[in-house]
Amino acid sequence: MSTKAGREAWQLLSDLFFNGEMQDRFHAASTAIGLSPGILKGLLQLDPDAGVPMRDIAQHFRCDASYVTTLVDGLEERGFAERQPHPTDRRVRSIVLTPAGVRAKAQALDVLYAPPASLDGLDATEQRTLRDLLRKISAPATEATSAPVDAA
Amino acid sequence: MSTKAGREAWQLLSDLFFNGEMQDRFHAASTAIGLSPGILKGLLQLDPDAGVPMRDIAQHFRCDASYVTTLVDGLEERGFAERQPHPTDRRVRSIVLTPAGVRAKAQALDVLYAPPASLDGLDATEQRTLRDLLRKISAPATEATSAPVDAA
DNA sequence: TATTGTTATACTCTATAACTATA
DNA sequence: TATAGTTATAGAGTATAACAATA
Repeated sequence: MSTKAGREAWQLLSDLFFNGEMQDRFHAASTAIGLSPGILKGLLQLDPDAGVPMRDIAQHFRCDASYVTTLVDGLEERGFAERQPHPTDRRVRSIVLTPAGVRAKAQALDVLYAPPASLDGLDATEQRTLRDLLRKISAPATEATSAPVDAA
Repeated sequence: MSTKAGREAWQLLSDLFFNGEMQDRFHAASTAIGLSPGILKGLLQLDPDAGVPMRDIAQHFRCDASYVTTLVDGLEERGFAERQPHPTDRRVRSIVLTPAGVRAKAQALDVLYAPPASLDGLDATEQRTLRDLLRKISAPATEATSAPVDAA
Protein backbone atom coordinates (compact mmCIF):
# COMPACT_ATOMS: atom_id res chain seq x y z
CA MET A 1 0.00 0.00 0.00
CA SER A 2 1.11 3.54 -0.61
CA THR A 3 1.18 5.73 2.47
CA LYS A 4 0.32 9.38 2.79
CA ALA A 5 4.01 10.16 2.48
CA GLY A 6 4.16 7.98 -0.61
CA ARG A 7 1.33 9.88 -2.23
CA GLU A 8 2.99 13.18 -1.45
CA ALA A 9 6.23 11.84 -2.91
CA TRP A 10 4.47 10.97 -6.12
CA GLN A 11 2.78 14.31 -6.27
CA LEU A 12 6.11 16.10 -5.92
CA LEU A 13 7.49 13.90 -8.65
CA SER A 14 4.61 14.66 -10.97
CA ASP A 15 5.04 18.38 -10.45
CA LEU A 16 8.71 18.03 -11.20
CA PHE A 17 7.84 16.51 -14.55
CA PHE A 18 4.87 18.70 -15.39
CA ASN A 19 6.10 22.07 -14.27
CA GLY A 20 9.84 21.97 -13.86
CA GLU A 21 12.49 22.10 -16.50
CA MET A 22 11.22 18.84 -17.91
CA GLN A 23 8.43 20.87 -19.44
CA ASP A 24 9.83 20.60 -22.92
CA ARG A 25 12.79 18.31 -22.69
CA PHE A 26 11.12 16.05 -25.18
CA HIS A 27 10.49 18.87 -27.60
CA ALA A 28 14.11 19.95 -27.26
CA ALA A 29 15.38 16.45 -27.85
CA SER A 30 13.26 15.95 -30.95
CA THR A 31 14.27 19.21 -32.61
CA ALA A 32 17.90 18.45 -31.74
CA ILE A 33 17.67 15.28 -33.83
CA GLY A 34 15.39 16.78 -36.45
CA LEU A 35 12.53 14.44 -35.68
CA SER A 36 8.95 15.19 -34.74
CA PRO A 37 8.09 14.32 -31.13
CA GLY A 38 5.85 11.48 -32.27
CA ILE A 39 8.54 9.87 -34.39
CA LEU A 40 11.11 10.25 -31.63
CA LYS A 41 8.73 8.48 -29.27
CA GLY A 42 8.73 5.62 -31.75
CA LEU A 43 12.50 5.64 -32.07
CA LEU A 44 12.89 5.22 -28.33
CA GLN A 45 10.91 1.99 -28.36
CA LEU A 46 13.23 0.39 -30.90
CA ASP A 47 16.41 -1.58 -30.69
CA PRO A 48 19.12 -2.68 -33.13
CA ASP A 49 18.91 -6.32 -32.12
CA ALA A 50 15.37 -7.26 -31.18
CA GLY A 51 12.99 -6.45 -34.00
CA VAL A 52 9.61 -5.09 -32.92
CA PRO A 53 6.47 -5.97 -34.90
CA MET A 54 4.57 -2.85 -35.93
CA ARG A 55 1.51 -4.26 -34.27
CA ASP A 56 3.29 -4.21 -30.90
CA ILE A 57 4.21 -0.58 -31.34
CA ALA A 58 0.58 0.30 -32.01
CA GLN A 59 -0.48 -1.62 -28.93
CA HIS A 60 2.16 0.01 -26.74
CA PHE A 61 1.17 3.50 -27.85
CA ARG A 62 -2.53 2.68 -27.98
CA CYS A 63 -2.63 4.22 -31.42
CA ASP A 64 -3.96 3.10 -34.77
CA ALA A 65 -1.89 0.78 -36.96
CA SER A 66 -1.98 3.29 -39.81
CA TYR A 67 -0.18 5.80 -37.66
CA VAL A 68 2.58 3.29 -36.99
CA THR A 69 3.02 3.09 -40.74
CA THR A 70 3.52 6.85 -40.74
CA LEU A 71 6.04 6.66 -37.90
CA VAL A 72 8.09 3.87 -39.43
CA ASP A 73 8.02 5.64 -42.81
CA GLY A 74 9.48 8.68 -41.08
CA LEU A 75 12.20 6.66 -39.41
CA GLU A 76 13.09 4.85 -42.62
CA GLU A 77 13.26 8.08 -44.61
CA ARG A 78 15.96 9.30 -42.25
CA GLY A 79 17.72 5.95 -42.25
CA PHE A 80 17.08 5.37 -38.56
CA ALA A 81 15.13 2.12 -38.84
CA GLU A 82 14.37 -0.72 -41.21
CA ARG A 83 11.45 -3.00 -41.91
CA GLN A 84 12.49 -6.64 -41.80
CA PRO A 85 10.49 -9.75 -42.56
CA HIS A 86 9.28 -11.78 -39.63
CA PRO A 87 10.91 -15.23 -39.56
CA THR A 88 7.69 -17.23 -39.36
CA ASP A 89 4.73 -14.93 -40.10
CA ARG A 90 5.02 -13.26 -43.48
CA ARG A 91 2.32 -10.72 -42.67
CA VAL A 92 4.46 -9.13 -39.95
CA ARG A 93 7.11 -6.44 -40.43
CA SER A 94 9.77 -6.42 -37.76
CA ILE A 95 11.32 -3.01 -37.10
CA VAL A 96 14.96 -2.66 -36.14
CA LEU A 97 17.23 0.30 -35.54
CA THR A 98 20.08 0.99 -37.96
CA PRO A 99 23.47 2.17 -36.66
CA ALA A 100 22.38 5.76 -37.41
CA GLY A 101 19.20 5.07 -35.46
CA VAL A 102 21.18 3.82 -32.50
CA ARG A 103 23.25 7.00 -32.53
CA ALA A 104 20.14 9.17 -32.74
CA LYS A 105 18.52 7.32 -29.87
CA ALA A 106 21.61 7.75 -27.71
CA GLN A 107 21.67 11.44 -28.53
CA ALA A 108 18.05 11.82 -27.51
CA LEU A 109 18.56 9.95 -24.26
CA ASP A 110 21.48 12.21 -23.42
CA VAL A 111 19.02 15.07 -23.34
CA LEU A 112 16.11 13.21 -21.77
CA TYR A 113 18.10 11.56 -19.00
CA ALA A 114 20.04 14.67 -18.04
CA PRO A 115 19.01 15.42 -14.46
CA PRO A 116 17.39 18.79 -13.75
CA ALA A 117 19.31 21.42 -11.84
CA SER A 118 17.02 20.91 -8.87
CA LEU A 119 18.71 17.59 -8.22
CA ASP A 120 21.72 19.59 -7.03
CA GLY A 121 19.71 20.27 -3.90
CA LEU A 122 20.81 16.84 -2.71
CA ASP A 123 24.33 15.98 -1.60
CA ALA A 124 26.12 12.86 -2.83
CA THR A 125 24.82 10.62 -0.07
CA GLU A 126 21.25 11.74 -0.59
CA GLN A 127 21.52 11.18 -4.34
CA ARG A 128 22.66 7.63 -3.66
CA THR A 129 19.77 7.07 -1.29
CA LEU A 130 17.35 8.39 -3.88
CA ARG A 131 18.83 6.12 -6.52
CA ASP A 132 18.57 3.09 -4.27
CA LEU A 133 14.93 3.77 -3.50
CA LEU A 134 14.12 4.22 -7.16
CA ARG A 135 16.00 1.08 -8.10
CA LYS A 136 13.81 -0.73 -5.66
CA ILE A 137 10.68 0.70 -7.23
CA SER A 138 11.82 -0.01 -10.74
CA ALA A 139 13.04 -3.56 -10.16
CA PRO A 140 10.83 -5.17 -12.79
CA ALA A 141 10.67 -8.95 -12.59
CA THR A 142 14.07 -10.42 -11.85
CA GLU A 143 13.69 -10.67 -8.09
CA ALA A 144 13.75 -14.00 -6.34
CA THR A 145 13.01 -17.15 -8.28
CA SER A 146 10.08 -16.09 -10.40
CA ALA A 147 8.53 -12.81 -9.40
CA PRO A 148 4.82 -12.00 -9.77
CA VAL A 149 4.87 -11.13 -13.43
CA ASP A 150 2.04 -9.03 -14.70
CA ALA A 151 2.48 -7.35 -18.01
CA ALA A 152 0.41 -4.36 -19.14
CA MET B 1 26.58 18.87 -9.01
CA SER B 2 24.70 15.73 -9.83
CA THR B 3 26.63 12.55 -9.15
CA LYS B 4 26.62 9.34 -11.11
CA ALA B 5 24.06 8.00 -8.68
CA GLY B 6 21.98 11.13 -9.20
CA ARG B 7 21.99 10.65 -12.93
CA GLU B 8 20.94 7.06 -12.57
CA ALA B 9 18.18 8.16 -10.21
CA TRP B 10 16.87 10.57 -12.77
CA GLN B 11 17.07 7.98 -15.50
CA LEU B 12 15.01 5.56 -13.43
CA LEU B 13 12.51 8.30 -12.79
CA SER B 14 12.23 9.14 -16.47
CA ASP B 15 11.62 5.51 -17.34
CA LEU B 16 8.95 5.35 -14.69
CA PHE B 17 7.13 8.21 -16.40
CA PHE B 18 7.78 7.19 -19.98
CA ASN B 19 7.25 3.47 -19.81
CA GLY B 20 5.38 2.62 -16.64
CA GLU B 21 1.74 3.00 -15.88
CA MET B 22 2.06 6.75 -16.29
CA GLN B 23 2.07 6.08 -20.02
CA ASP B 24 -1.43 7.39 -20.50
CA ARG B 25 -2.49 8.78 -17.16
CA PHE B 26 -2.98 12.12 -18.78
CA HIS B 27 -5.07 10.70 -21.54
CA ALA B 28 -7.19 8.87 -18.97
CA ALA B 29 -7.65 12.00 -16.88
CA SER B 30 -8.71 14.11 -19.84
CA THR B 31 -11.29 11.66 -21.14
CA ALA B 32 -12.60 11.27 -17.58
CA ILE B 33 -13.39 14.98 -17.55
CA GLY B 34 -14.41 15.16 -21.17
CA LEU B 35 -11.61 17.51 -22.13
CA SER B 36 -8.94 17.18 -24.78
CA PRO B 37 -5.43 16.68 -23.37
CA GLY B 38 -4.40 20.12 -24.55
CA ILE B 39 -7.26 21.88 -22.84
CA LEU B 40 -6.72 19.91 -19.65
CA LYS B 41 -3.11 21.02 -19.67
CA GLY B 42 -4.42 24.58 -19.73
CA LEU B 43 -6.88 23.93 -16.94
CA LEU B 44 -4.11 22.72 -14.65
CA GLN B 45 -2.28 26.02 -14.94
CA LEU B 46 -5.26 27.99 -13.71
CA ASP B 47 -6.57 29.02 -10.35
CA PRO B 48 -9.82 30.42 -8.99
CA ASP B 49 -8.12 33.31 -7.21
CA ALA B 50 -5.09 34.46 -9.14
CA GLY B 51 -6.06 35.37 -12.69
CA VAL B 52 -3.51 34.41 -15.33
CA PRO B 53 -2.98 36.63 -18.39
CA MET B 54 -3.34 34.66 -21.61
CA ARG B 55 0.07 35.88 -22.63
CA ASP B 56 1.62 34.11 -19.64
CA ILE B 57 -0.06 30.86 -20.60
CA ALA B 58 1.37 31.08 -24.09
CA GLN B 59 4.79 31.76 -22.67
CA HIS B 60 4.60 28.89 -20.21
CA PHE B 61 3.55 26.43 -22.92
CA ARG B 62 5.82 27.98 -25.52
CA CYS B 63 2.88 28.02 -27.89
CA ASP B 64 1.32 30.67 -30.09
CA ALA B 65 -1.10 33.20 -28.59
CA SER B 66 -3.79 32.16 -31.04
CA TYR B 67 -3.73 28.67 -29.63
CA VAL B 68 -4.30 30.04 -26.14
CA THR B 69 -7.43 31.66 -27.52
CA THR B 70 -8.54 28.19 -28.63
CA LEU B 71 -7.78 26.69 -25.22
CA VAL B 72 -9.58 29.37 -23.25
CA ASP B 73 -12.54 29.18 -25.63
CA GLY B 74 -12.74 25.48 -24.86
CA LEU B 75 -12.61 26.03 -21.13
CA GLU B 76 -15.22 28.78 -21.28
CA GLU B 77 -17.58 26.66 -23.38
CA ARG B 78 -17.61 24.07 -20.61
CA GLY B 79 -17.95 26.70 -17.92
CA PHE B 80 -14.57 25.86 -16.40
CA ALA B 81 -12.93 29.26 -16.77
CA GLU B 82 -13.71 32.90 -17.40
CA ARG B 83 -12.01 35.81 -19.09
CA GLN B 84 -11.77 38.81 -16.79
CA PRO B 85 -10.46 42.29 -17.46
CA HIS B 86 -7.05 43.15 -16.16
CA PRO B 87 -7.21 45.84 -13.48
CA THR B 88 -4.72 48.20 -15.09
CA ASP B 89 -4.01 47.06 -18.66
CA ARG B 90 -7.14 46.90 -20.76
CA ARG B 91 -5.46 44.86 -23.48
CA VAL B 92 -4.98 41.90 -21.15
CA ARG B 93 -7.52 39.15 -20.38
CA SER B 94 -7.05 37.52 -17.03
CA ILE B 95 -8.22 33.93 -16.86
CA VAL B 96 -9.69 32.47 -13.69
CA LEU B 97 -11.21 29.12 -12.80
CA THR B 98 -14.93 28.91 -12.04
CA PRO B 99 -16.18 26.63 -9.23
CA ALA B 100 -16.91 23.97 -11.85
CA GLY B 101 -13.38 24.42 -13.14
CA VAL B 102 -11.99 23.96 -9.65
CA ARG B 103 -13.89 20.69 -9.30
CA ALA B 104 -12.70 19.48 -12.70
CA LYS B 105 -9.10 20.31 -11.85
CA ALA B 106 -9.35 18.43 -8.55
CA GLN B 107 -10.81 15.44 -10.36
CA ALA B 108 -7.96 15.44 -12.84
CA LEU B 109 -5.34 15.71 -10.12
CA ASP B 110 -6.90 12.75 -8.33
CA VAL B 111 -5.98 10.67 -11.34
CA LEU B 112 -2.65 12.31 -12.10
CA TYR B 113 -1.33 12.28 -8.56
CA ALA B 114 -2.37 8.71 -7.80
CA PRO B 115 0.86 6.83 -7.18
CA PRO B 116 1.68 3.89 -9.42
CA ALA B 117 1.52 0.38 -8.04
CA SER B 118 5.30 0.15 -8.22
CA LEU B 119 5.51 2.52 -5.25
CA ASP B 120 4.29 -0.36 -3.11
CA GLY B 121 7.76 -1.80 -3.46
CA LEU B 122 8.77 0.58 -0.68
CA ASP B 123 7.77 0.18 2.95
CA ALA B 124 6.40 3.07 4.99
CA THR B 125 9.79 4.26 6.19
CA GLU B 126 11.23 4.21 2.69
CA GLN B 127 8.27 6.13 1.34
CA ARG B 128 8.86 8.81 3.95
CA THR B 129 12.53 8.98 3.04
CA LEU B 130 11.65 9.32 -0.62
CA ARG B 131 9.18 12.09 0.18
CA ASP B 132 11.73 13.97 2.24
CA LEU B 133 14.32 13.81 -0.51
CA LEU B 134 11.82 15.03 -3.09
CA ARG B 135 10.66 17.82 -0.82
CA LYS B 136 14.23 18.94 -0.66
CA ILE B 137 14.51 18.91 -4.43
CA SER B 138 11.25 20.72 -4.93
CA ALA B 139 11.78 23.42 -2.31
CA PRO B 140 11.63 26.44 -4.61
CA ALA B 141 12.86 29.57 -2.85
CA THR B 142 11.12 30.10 0.47
CA GLU B 143 13.61 28.39 2.71
CA ALA B 144 14.65 29.94 5.99
CA THR B 145 12.21 32.39 7.55
CA SER B 146 8.74 31.19 6.62
CA ALA B 147 7.91 27.68 7.82
CA PRO B 148 7.62 24.89 5.23
CA VAL B 149 3.90 25.15 4.61
CA ASP B 150 2.76 22.76 1.93
CA ALA B 151 -0.89 22.14 1.21
CA ALA B 152 -2.10 19.84 -1.54
C1' DT C 1 5.50 52.24 -32.43
C1' DA C 2 4.96 47.96 -29.58
C1' DT C 3 1.92 44.61 -27.31
C1' DT C 4 -2.49 41.73 -26.17
C1' DG C 5 -5.71 39.10 -28.02
C1' DT C 6 -8.82 37.48 -32.03
C1' DT C 7 -9.94 35.81 -36.67
C1' DA C 8 -9.00 33.43 -40.83
C1' DT C 9 -6.27 30.14 -42.78
C1' DA C 10 -2.86 26.50 -43.45
C1' DC C 11 -0.07 22.90 -41.88
C1' DT C 12 0.97 18.77 -38.89
C1' DC C 13 -0.57 14.94 -36.29
C1' DT C 14 -3.56 11.03 -35.61
C1' DA C 15 -7.66 8.28 -36.60
C1' DT C 16 -11.33 5.78 -39.61
C1' DA C 17 -12.54 3.14 -43.64
C1' DA C 18 -11.51 0.38 -47.41
C1' DC C 19 -8.10 -2.64 -49.28
C1' DT C 20 -4.18 -6.42 -50.09
C1' DA C 21 -1.64 -10.13 -48.55
C1' DT C 22 -1.06 -13.79 -45.49
C1' DA C 23 -2.66 -16.97 -41.77
C1' DT D 1 -12.72 -16.00 -41.42
C1' DA D 2 -9.27 -13.22 -38.87
C1' DT D 3 -4.96 -10.54 -38.59
C1' DA D 4 -0.72 -7.34 -40.20
C1' DG D 5 0.11 -3.67 -42.69
C1' DT D 6 -0.88 0.03 -46.35
C1' DT D 7 -3.40 3.72 -48.74
C1' DA D 8 -6.67 7.35 -49.06
C1' DT D 9 -9.13 10.47 -46.56
C1' DA D 10 -11.01 13.05 -42.74
C1' DG D 11 -10.59 15.12 -38.33
C1' DA D 12 -8.15 17.05 -34.42
C1' DG D 13 -4.39 20.06 -32.83
C1' DT D 14 -1.27 23.86 -33.50
C1' DA D 15 0.95 27.58 -36.03
C1' DT D 16 1.35 31.80 -39.24
C1' DA D 17 -0.43 36.10 -41.04
C1' DA D 18 -3.32 39.92 -40.93
C1' DC D 19 -6.00 42.70 -37.93
C1' DA D 20 -8.36 45.59 -33.86
C1' DA D 21 -7.78 47.64 -29.57
C1' DT D 22 -4.93 49.50 -26.19
C1' DA D 23 -0.42 51.01 -24.30
